[in-house]
This record gives sequence, C-alpha cells and structure tokens, in this order.
Amino acid sequence: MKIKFMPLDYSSFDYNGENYLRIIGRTESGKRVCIIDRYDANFWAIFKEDVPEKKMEEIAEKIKKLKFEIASRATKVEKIEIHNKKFLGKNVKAARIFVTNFKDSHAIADQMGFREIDKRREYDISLTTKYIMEGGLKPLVWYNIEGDALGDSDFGMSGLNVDLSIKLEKSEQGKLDEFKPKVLAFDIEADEFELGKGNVLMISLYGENFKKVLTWKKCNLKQDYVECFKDEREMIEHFISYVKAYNPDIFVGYFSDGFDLPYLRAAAQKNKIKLSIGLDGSQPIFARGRIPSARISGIVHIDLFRFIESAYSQYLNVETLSLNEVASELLGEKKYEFDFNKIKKMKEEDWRDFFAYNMQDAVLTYKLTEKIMPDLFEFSRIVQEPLYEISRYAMSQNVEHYVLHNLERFNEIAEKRPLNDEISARRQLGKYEGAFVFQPVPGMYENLAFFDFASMYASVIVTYNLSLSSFQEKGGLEVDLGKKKAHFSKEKSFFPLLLEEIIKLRKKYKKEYKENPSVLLKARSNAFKLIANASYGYQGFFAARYYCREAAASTAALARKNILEAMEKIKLNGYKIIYGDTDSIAFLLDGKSQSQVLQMLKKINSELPGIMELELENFYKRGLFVSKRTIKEGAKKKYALLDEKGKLKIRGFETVRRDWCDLARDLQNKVLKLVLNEGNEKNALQLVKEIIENLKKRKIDKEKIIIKTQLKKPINEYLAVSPHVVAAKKMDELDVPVSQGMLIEYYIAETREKKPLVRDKVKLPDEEGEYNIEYYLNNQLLPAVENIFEVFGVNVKEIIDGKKQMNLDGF
DNA sequence: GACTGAACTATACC
DNA sequence: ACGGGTATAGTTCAGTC
Repeated sequence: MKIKFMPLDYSSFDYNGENYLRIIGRTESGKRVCIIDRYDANFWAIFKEDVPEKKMEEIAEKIKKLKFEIASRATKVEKIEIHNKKFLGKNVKAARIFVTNFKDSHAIADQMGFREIDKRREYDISLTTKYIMEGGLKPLVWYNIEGDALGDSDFGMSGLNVDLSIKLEKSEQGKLDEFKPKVLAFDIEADEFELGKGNVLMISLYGENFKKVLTWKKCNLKQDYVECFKDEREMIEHFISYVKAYNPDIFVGYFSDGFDLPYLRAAAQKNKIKLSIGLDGSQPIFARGRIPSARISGIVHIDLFRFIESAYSQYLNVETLSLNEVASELLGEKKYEFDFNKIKKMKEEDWRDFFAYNMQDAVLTYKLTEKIMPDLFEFSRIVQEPLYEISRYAMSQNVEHYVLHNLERFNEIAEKRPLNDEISARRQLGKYEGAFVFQPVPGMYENLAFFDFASMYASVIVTYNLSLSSFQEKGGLEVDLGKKKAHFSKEKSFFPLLLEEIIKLRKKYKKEYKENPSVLLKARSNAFKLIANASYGYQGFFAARYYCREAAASTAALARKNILEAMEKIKLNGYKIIYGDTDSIAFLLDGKSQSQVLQMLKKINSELPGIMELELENFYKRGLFVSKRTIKEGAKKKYALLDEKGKLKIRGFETVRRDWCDLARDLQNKVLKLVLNEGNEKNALQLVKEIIENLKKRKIDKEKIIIKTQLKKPINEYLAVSPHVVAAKKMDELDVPVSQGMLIEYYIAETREKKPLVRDKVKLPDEEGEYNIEYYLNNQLLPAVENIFEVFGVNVKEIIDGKKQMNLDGF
C-alpha cells in the first residue's frame, strides 16, 4: 500500500536479534501511522596506511569468524565490505563491519585487536542517528511510502495505539508542505515541591478544542473546565485516558522533564498505578542527565523550557527563563497570580483561583509551543535529528549532529566521541588567548559609527580553513599563537566547507525572508545563524568529536588580526577609534559625512580576505564611556549609545544587570537617558538628588530595593558565605523550597548593632524591617551613577555629602 | 580591630 | 559535560600590623 507520511517519533527495537526502527507519524489525512524499517547495523574499521589489500581481505575473513557472547545474545559479524573512504580528510581503506545487533557493535569493536587496524569508528553514534545518516527517513519531511500493512502482533508489537502499521519497502521524499501536529500542553500543581513528598493536587490539559483541569480537591465550583475526582489515583487514571483520547503528536510541558513528569510518576507509583501514557501503553522512561529526560513511547514529549534554554533564549530579552517571563516576552501574556503560602489553608475561592492558575500555565505552554514550533521544526529538519532530541540538545550537539548527517557527502567516516580521560586531558590544557577588546577613554562622544564583522568567527573559520581535519604539523597556513604556531592545509576541509554552506544558506533565507516574510523563513534563517555562531565554540569544546584547540585558538588569533587591521585602516582614513570588542569597531565621524564612512567601508571590504565582511551596525548621535571603579581608566564592555531615532543602547551598566536592585537600575537608566539626550548632566544630577532625598526619607517602595541573585550551586558547596547564600539559608529554615538555579531575593536592612558584614543585614522580602539607608546609598545608588557624573567632572558623592553638611548646618 | 590583597562569586559582552 | 574567552565589580576571607 501507498501513503503520504511524516515521521515524528523515532525509537528502535530488536526483533529476532536484529535492529528495527519504529517511526510514528501522521499521514496527510491525519491518520496516525507506525512505520517499521530495518536497520543494518554497522561500524567501521580503518586500516593502517600500508596494509596490502590482500591482507585486508584476510583480516576481513578472520573478523567474520570471530565469535562473541555478549549479554547472552548470539551476535556475529554478518557481512564485511571494504571501501575507499576518507577520515579527517585523508584517504583511507576501511572495512564496513555489519553486525547482527547494533547494541553489540561497541563491544565487538573493542574485541577486534588486529595490528593492521588503526581505528574503529561510528559504534558510538546512536542507532537512530546512524539510521538517518545512512539514508533512513528524515524527521518532519513528507514521504511517499510503499510497504505492506502489518498485523497487530507482527514484529512483537502489541496494543500499539495507531491507525495503521506498515513495513517500509520504498520511500521517496515528497514536497515540503505544511504540517500541523496535534499538540497537548499540560501542567501540574502539587502541595510539596520535593519529588514524591506531596500529592498532585491538579493537572491541567490544553489543546485544540480541549481544556481541562483534573482535580480531587474542592469540587462544587462553577468552572466548566474543572473536573473532580474521588482521589489522586482516580485523577491520574483519568489524566491517562484523556491523553490517550486526545491522541497528541506532541505532549508539551514547561520544565516537565524536571518536575511535572517525574512528580506524576512518583504519584502514580505511590497509588500503585501505571502512568501508561505511551502509545504502546508504556510508562515514560527517564534517562539520566543534568536534567532527566522523559521519553514517552510514540509521542514526542517536549519540555519547552529545555529548547528555550539551549537554543531559543538568545532571542529573548528576559532575566530568567521562567514561564511567566518568557510568556510575557513572547506572547504578551502573564501567568495568573496565586499565593502559594495559602496552600495549607485553602478557602473555596482560593481553590477556584488555583484551578484557573493551573489552567493558565497549560494555556501559556500551548501558546508558546505554537509560537516556537516553526523554530523547533526547522532545527529538526536542518540538523536532521528527531524533535525529541532537538528539543533537548545543547548547541554543541546540534552542531555535531549537523556535521554527522552531512559527512556522507564528503565520504567521511565520523570521528569518535572523546572518552572521559581524553576529556579531562583536554580540559587541563586551560585557556587560550581570546578576543581583543579596545580600552576606551572615558567621555561623552558625539556622532559615532559602529562597524561589525558579519558572523566573524564563522567567517574566519571558513576563510582560513581552520578545523581538525585541516590541522597539520607544518606547511600550509601558519598561525602565530604566541608560544606556538599552528598550521592548516590550504585544501578546503569538510568542516569549513559545511560552515560556508551554512553561512550561504543563512544569507539566502534571510534575503528571501526580507522579500517575502514568513515565520518559516525566519525560523530557518535563524536556525542556520545559530548553528554558524556555535561552530567556533564547538571546535573549542572539550567534549566535541571534532575538537581542535589549535583551530579554536587560531580562529581567535585571526579574528584579532582582522579587527586590528581594520582599525588601522579606519585610522589611516582620518577617524579616531573610540571602542571595539571582538568583532565591532566604534569611531568618531569628526565632521565627515555618513556617505564618506560608507565609502570607506566599501573600500575596506574589497580588501578583506575570503568571506570576511565588515558591516555598518549603526550611526549614533552620542555615546558615553565611563571609567572603572577601581582604577582611573576606561572600562571595557560598559557603554551607552543614543541612535538617530532616539533609541538607547545600553551595555554592561548596572541597568542591565539583574543582581542590582531596581532602585539603582532605574535611576541609572534615567540618568543615562537624560545625559545622552541633553548632552549634559544638569537635570540628571537634580534627579539623583531627589531620589536620594526619597531614600533618606524612607519613601522608597520595598519592591524597588529587593536584590535578586542566582544560587548557582547547592547551599553547602559555597566557600564564601555571601548575602544571597544567607538569604537562601533563611528560606531553607522557613521550609521554603530552595534549589540550585533559583533567583534568591532579599534586601539589606537596618540592624540594631553595627555589624561590618553585609550578610549580617540580610532580610527576606517578607521579613519585617527597614531598609538600610547607608547601604542603598553607598552600595547601590552612588556606585550606579558616580562614574557617569565623573565624565562631566562632577563628584556626586561630594555634592551629596556637602548637601548633608548644609542640611545639618541649617538645624 | 582596622586594613589590604586574594579568593570567591555573579553577571555581562561578543 | 553537554560552545569559547574577556571583563567588571561586589563581598568575604585570611593574613598583616
């Protein structure tokens, strides 16, 4: 039979000791289909350089005869083919070793100790990835499929909840038409945060024409979407049947890997029921990791938080990745408010609010999924990994899988993943010299231009062919790394070639998007951009297959060379350089016209090597650079600019730092705005005086003096007990859940005795007390504005102190 | 006990 | 363990007198 099919969920299984893929997806008409496809498990053995072909054949025969007893499976080498391949750009002879079961390939590879075999590769790649690499069905692409329909129990399947199962015979890629998956969002609320400690109070589900809160608490309320059950157990049972009935392609939560699903599992276990939401009736399976990953058989479980954290967050202007902040930023919608302190003594109307709160979380998660789905899908298509994986990969893994899935075009065998001792050896090498940052002279400047290099590090890698497979002992391009020199071949290697393609595709889709905007084109262009930008970090990342410290160090070195040369050229054209960081250059127009600047840019570009490209970032009316607090010299990475449209661009200042209180941040922001707009400090100074007056009169709202600092490790691992650690300890004592990664909130209060340390004055936001005027003046307000006024020759501290003196005199 | 530099820590920039 | 290095700055800690 023939169908049109789109693959969504991938898993593999053994049947009669052999490997099969079970791919769940949809047909055009919305039917849910399971495709079974055979995978011929294999890995590579690369021969040493001078092994004669006859010897290779002999070894192949010997390998075929090897017997293995692994995990009580009778595994053998099924077939061996000898191929001309490439490994890291070099021609090699390699034996492709087909084995009965892929699970045994690592063990078999380990037991093949032939002198003539140099390397064994590709036994450490996941089966699904290997399958896709070797021409299997790619995720999220329409296929025209031919094959035989399967019965319910074929291939040992049983009770799989699909409309149709097919054993794949022929497949052909179809057109890239639209596809709208069935999405079901969920969220739970519990009375304790710790896993398994408390009860699941309610579960919200939200999908197309589907809106429900399931609970076993207060049930006589007029909320049509709330459904009440006898107890926790009955609620969970109905949760399972609702999920089954809705039959989602994508089941999505926000931090559901780390909280909702583990909690539900624990609750189900406690109630002695199975959380059988999988298509085959199985429970979610949890894989270990920094955050556990919850896989649901046949359904793509996406934890939106994880995708946002790894790939999407750089588009967001948020201080935390909480559902509330992310939803506000992307949807303009907020979570509902609910005071969790009430949870132990709830009134009827509190329950009503709580249900609504729970519902809203699922609604926001659903809407966010709709918003982010194009990006998720494009990542999956471009990297060619399934949604489940893509939504959890770190950027390094995205880059790595992009490379793996494109190796075949270069006839390349994949490099192995480094082992633990290799990783630690790489880490011990320490840092290499990175970017150049120009030290600015503090001051207020008028009429500036900003240039920056387009995707600088990626274009350096491409232009100079910097990669593991082009790295060589001598000859070729020599890069000066200070103590050492690195050499790279001139012959273009696959990593830079792939990156060049990525950059070109990015440009192509960006252009198409500008001509004909669509969410799809934007997502595609963004995905290519992110992968390009992560490629430099990837080559310097100690756990990468294609790690090459020399390539990373050379990329940084050649980026430095290029920016310094560009600065020299700009200087030679008669401009004064004000600032620059890594790939950007700021300089004064100094009476010259914008078109003169653009002409110079054109000239510089014509002289740049390879695909290096300098672009105009913007022209600015004014720019402010301040000095460091400690030494009297210009501070790097700290400036404020005012563009021609009156828009402010602030970098590095306390205004943009979340660990400063709003009082100081707001004041600094306003001061910068006034100073840049007016060109002098007069009105700003007046404002500072007013705010300080208010501070001293205790007129400042409490929320404005709250300091938020992230707890980056468990409380007891801190060597220095800083204010936020004290606050965290206080919370812990009050049984408020404290965990690694949380933003700890506190304020600095007046104390009876004079204590020297800040941490002795820490109070939690709810704690009674008065803010410490001296602290907020000397440690928050003044430090935030002092450097700005210093640029105008004004010493704020003296003025404030002087004023105080006058006031006292007045008495 | 006051002072000082080093260490620890968080966060930003690109 | 789940890109990289560069940079500022607050607070505590440990040693000195």
